[in-house]
Amino acid sequence: MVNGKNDLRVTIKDVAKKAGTSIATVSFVLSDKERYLRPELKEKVVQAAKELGYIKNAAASSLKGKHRGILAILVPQFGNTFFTRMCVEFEAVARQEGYVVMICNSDENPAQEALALERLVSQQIDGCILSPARGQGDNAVLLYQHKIPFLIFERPLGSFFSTYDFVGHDNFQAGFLATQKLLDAGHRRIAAIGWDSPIPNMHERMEGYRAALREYGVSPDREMVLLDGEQSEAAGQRMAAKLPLAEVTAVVATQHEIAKGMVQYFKQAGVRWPADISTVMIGTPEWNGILSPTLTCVERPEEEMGRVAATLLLDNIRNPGQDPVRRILRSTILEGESVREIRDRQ
Amino acid sequence: MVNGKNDLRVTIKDVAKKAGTSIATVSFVLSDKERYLRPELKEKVVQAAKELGYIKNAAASSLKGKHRGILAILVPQFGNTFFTRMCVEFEAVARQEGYVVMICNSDENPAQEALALERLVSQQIDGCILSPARGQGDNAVLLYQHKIPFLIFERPLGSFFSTYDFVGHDNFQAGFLATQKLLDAGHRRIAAIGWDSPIPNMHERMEGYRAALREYGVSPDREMVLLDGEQSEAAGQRMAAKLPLAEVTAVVATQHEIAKGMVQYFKQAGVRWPADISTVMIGTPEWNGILSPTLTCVERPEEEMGRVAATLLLDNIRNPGQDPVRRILRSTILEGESVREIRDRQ
DNA sequence: CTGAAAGCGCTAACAC
DNA sequence: GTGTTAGCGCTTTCAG
Repeated sequence: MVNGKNDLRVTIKDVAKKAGTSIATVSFVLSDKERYLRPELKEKVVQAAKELGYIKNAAASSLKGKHRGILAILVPQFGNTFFTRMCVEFEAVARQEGYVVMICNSDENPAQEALALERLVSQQIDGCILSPARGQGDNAVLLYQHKIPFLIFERPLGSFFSTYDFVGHDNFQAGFLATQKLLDAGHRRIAAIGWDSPIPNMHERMEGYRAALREYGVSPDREMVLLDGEQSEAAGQRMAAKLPLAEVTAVVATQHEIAKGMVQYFKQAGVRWPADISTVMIGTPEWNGILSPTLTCVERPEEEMGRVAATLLLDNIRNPGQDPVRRILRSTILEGESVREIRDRQ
Repeated sequence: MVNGKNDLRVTIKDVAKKAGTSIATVSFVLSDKERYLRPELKEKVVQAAKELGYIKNAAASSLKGKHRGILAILVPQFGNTFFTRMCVEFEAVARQEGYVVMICNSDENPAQEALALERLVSQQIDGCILSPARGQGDNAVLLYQHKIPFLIFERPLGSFFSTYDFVGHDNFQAGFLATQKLLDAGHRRIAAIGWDSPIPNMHERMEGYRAALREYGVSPDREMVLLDGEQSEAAGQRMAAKLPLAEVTAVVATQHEIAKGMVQYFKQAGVRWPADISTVMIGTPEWNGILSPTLTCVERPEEEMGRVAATLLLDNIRNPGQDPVRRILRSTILEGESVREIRDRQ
């Protein structure tokens, strides 16, 4: 069933014995430290290690100040494709750099977040990417206190920290861009639907929406913002159902799950897009490729965000004490078929 | 910026000093071991630990034979929603049980898989779920040798092992069910498209397809299997383009990415379903909810698979040396709108 | 050039 | 009841 070479825990001692040398030598050989040894001895050690199937105990070696080889990422919604993609990207970079990653889900729950962070600290991780759950406290303090390099992703921290490493995208610009796309097509009566969330991101998108309207000279009383306490398909359906189709020619969906619910409502209610209503959504979900007509999207540079975050964190681990970096990436329009050009019928 | 209580590494020694006791006492208190101590002393220790923000070093305690508190999962395609969901589910169970999880992606590459496994062993994980990459060798041997409890998920191991813990679903039945659905609707000329993969799962689905046809008395020369070397949307498009629509009234798409490609081709080529062709796919991707008409699916009990796998692994960690368990879950039909009832027009 | 030995933070005998 | 101490597997200083 298995070549029963050696199924007991093999340690550096065993390797030393087999190679007829000391554990110090083995340690030096196996960690490529500068030390002059007879190549022949070195060879012997390598051979012994291989034959015994020796694998270094990273936990033990971390006790003596070596790094652990573990990076962590803690997200608020592991199931949300945006964060899932981030995790995939992060894992890929970490793997390439020789790290293994721990992934935790706070489920938008600050208590879960605190618990996860405590466990991560306990595991002596080398660094952590954190996308905070909604809530007041700054659980990130734990990381700070324990001197664990960290980087905040996508959502800002509370007021405990004045500055910190951050990677995210420009929510205001995303909202602006989406709205501008519709304005450029001649729309003037544009609604926006979104999550009435405890984190600022969604409000910033709405601010972008408002700013675009203003810039195009649309009077503020033409603004129409619908919010829901939830971020879900159901919420999208609810808000879509409330859209006054007689008064509005377009709608900005500020998040992909909400957009999905909206589309579902449209289908079921027989609302056609862009014939009956034009729309732009923020986000680039998988399902858009199969929709017809497809939705025009505001596309965040997701892969880049992931890679930049990972790279920055790694840089911070290798060269501690640098000035905090703040990287806000910009989005672009991904053309779809959901925006109808209309004559000006203010 | 942060209450600068204590930003240096605090150990059990510091707690002992602050509480005016010995490290042994601290250790006992903090790990709820049975030892009679004056409640007052106990209280003091707890208090000191809290004030210092002490968090136990799990790496150090694992050196003395305690468990690490780490579970791992190694999947072949982290980006594939099927595996992503599995990871989400697994993390949730693990978290609830007090573990933190490491997630690794082998990217269908046996060498990456071996590397990841080595790193996981090095990290002294308590248990591992493995969904093997395609390939010959049984990298799982590493886990076996190091006596790390493991469970194989979704794909079988090679021949090194005769038996092991396994959780998966019945691929044959999935293929059978999909085909049967179409046969029951009166179809007799049914094609099947899929991944010509190095792992048996896909072939088993095709066997299910064949068996269903046979059971309904369809002659074997009416079988029509299209395979592609890849599992992707592009592959789905390629195969869909090759379907002889004049000869065939239905098609089984044996995997969700392939099904997506197929649908994309249909849209672009103006093939309507179920009017021009009926179809059933294996899998329940997100995008189906937004498609119209929706596809009828073979639904695997994904959440259950995840939970069962996690639970079994945990059980194995807590009670080692049990007989291997093999759990093959069954799928069901999730009704959609892509199967047209036809009169018999063999 | 190589080995002995101290010690990382923690647990669990084993004393007292 | 509580403290002392011997390691767990590893790194690294210090002798030789």
